[in-house]
Amino acid sequence: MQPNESLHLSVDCVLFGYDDDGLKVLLINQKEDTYAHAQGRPMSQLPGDLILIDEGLEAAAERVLFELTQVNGVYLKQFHAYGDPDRVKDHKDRTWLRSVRTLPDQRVITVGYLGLVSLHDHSPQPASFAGGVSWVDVNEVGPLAFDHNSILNGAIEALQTQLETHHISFELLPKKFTLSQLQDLYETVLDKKFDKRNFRKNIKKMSHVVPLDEKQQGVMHKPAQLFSFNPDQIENA
Amino acid sequence: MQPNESLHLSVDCVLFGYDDDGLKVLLINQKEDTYAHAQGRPMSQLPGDLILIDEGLEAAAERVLFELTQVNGVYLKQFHAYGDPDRVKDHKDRTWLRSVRTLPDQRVITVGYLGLVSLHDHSPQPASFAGGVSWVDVNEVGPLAFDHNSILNGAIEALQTQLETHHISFELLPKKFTLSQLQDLYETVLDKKFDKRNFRKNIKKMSHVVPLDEKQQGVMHKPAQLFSFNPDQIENA
DNA sequence: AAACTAAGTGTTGAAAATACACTTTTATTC
DNA sequence: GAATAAAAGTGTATTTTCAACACTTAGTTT
Repeated sequence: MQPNESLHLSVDCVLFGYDDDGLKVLLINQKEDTYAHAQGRPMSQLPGDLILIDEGLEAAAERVLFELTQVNGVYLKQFHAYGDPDRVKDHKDRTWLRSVRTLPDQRVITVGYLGLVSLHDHSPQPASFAGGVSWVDVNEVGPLAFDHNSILNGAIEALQTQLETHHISFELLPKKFTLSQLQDLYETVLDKKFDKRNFRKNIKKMSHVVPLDEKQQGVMHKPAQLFSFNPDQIENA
Repeated sequence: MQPNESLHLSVDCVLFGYDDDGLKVLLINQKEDTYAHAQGRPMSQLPGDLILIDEGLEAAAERVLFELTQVNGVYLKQFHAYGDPDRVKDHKDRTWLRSVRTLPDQRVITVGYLGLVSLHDHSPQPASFAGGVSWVDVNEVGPLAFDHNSILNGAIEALQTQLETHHISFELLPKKFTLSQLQDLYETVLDKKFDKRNFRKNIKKMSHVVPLDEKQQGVMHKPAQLFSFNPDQIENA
């Protein structure tokens, strides 16, 4: 039984952002000039990096997300660890790794963290050394570096089950929201339709969704009542 | 941004075994003579060890479980990664680590795997270098080494949710079983009681639980019909 | 043959989920 | 300022699921 002599551990963050236009995931673009090779353009990938030697996993996820995208103070939750020995060995990924890692050939196990924000509340900024950050609709994500497409799929599944079992929808919405926005969120994430009246009946049973004395403004139709979440009275599911 | 220079990764297996006597977890006892120090007796712990440098996580879990307990070919599923920087730094654990590791002071992140067996089908045997293996009722587990009590609790939670959402009960039962055994299993794992008639109504809706042309034998009461699982027709939940 | 033990079986009422269509309020246009 | 457009908001009837509940049956033991 020989020990793992040198093996690296990273965190990858799947940050979901939501607005009326749909569910987005935050990707970073590998910088062009780190990719001075023949075939193909730089790829997109999830924000992730190696953890520090004395850093907890969740702290690492927070730090890495902040360093790469300037996004801060968001809901983050571990969902799965990915450890295929060859997950960073694909030819397409090695050129990039050589440009950013001191030991580009080392095996890397990664722990996936799922993050949630309302798109209105955060404006990600790329780190100086990254090529750029962008919100991409989850249905329009192309091929990503490494095994990041699998990681993204794992995160989507985790998001769907958590939306149904825990009360996390408010992490994806602005502080004040309408019931139609809430319904659209559920329909988008779970990819199914709900009946408006039945949906509202269910919401009214949830004591942590509270109506405000305030209405939508500047819309060219009947303005909707605004609601907010009261996190103090989230009943356990 | 400094890389993690030397950091270790392990897997820990929480192997649940079930029989009419309840739900057990397989623990290994640290060998007495590796523990030649003053305060206290050797502790129990979950079977776990470092992964090899070119080994997948699930393969590592299978190998480690087999090496430490001779248990083989069982359902194993990842449930959580534990990465507190101090999780192997407690005084009570360091003496033992010094006796078995070449680098006892290294930080170790571990990935928890949950395993399920029917107690009748497997007879764990300790590895030569282990102190012994034993099935311990999940309600009678004392203090374990490292953070293994948290890991065990995480595994119990994962087992409970999976029992309700996926069809995994057959992993814990013998190939032929009675409906009372199945109900006892649900009651034990979920720690609540079910009504016999309602429970059986629900089971009869599950096409993958199939009655056999066979009855229980050697019991001093009305013999129960035996059932088995047909894994081919597990409808998706 | 009597006693013991767990297996096996149906019905009823309550609660939850589903299906379904029109009226209201505001902003815009003519 | 009347007509139009656009999404908000609201109730009921039906079906399905869940929950509560007690006696009879088959085999073993004494």
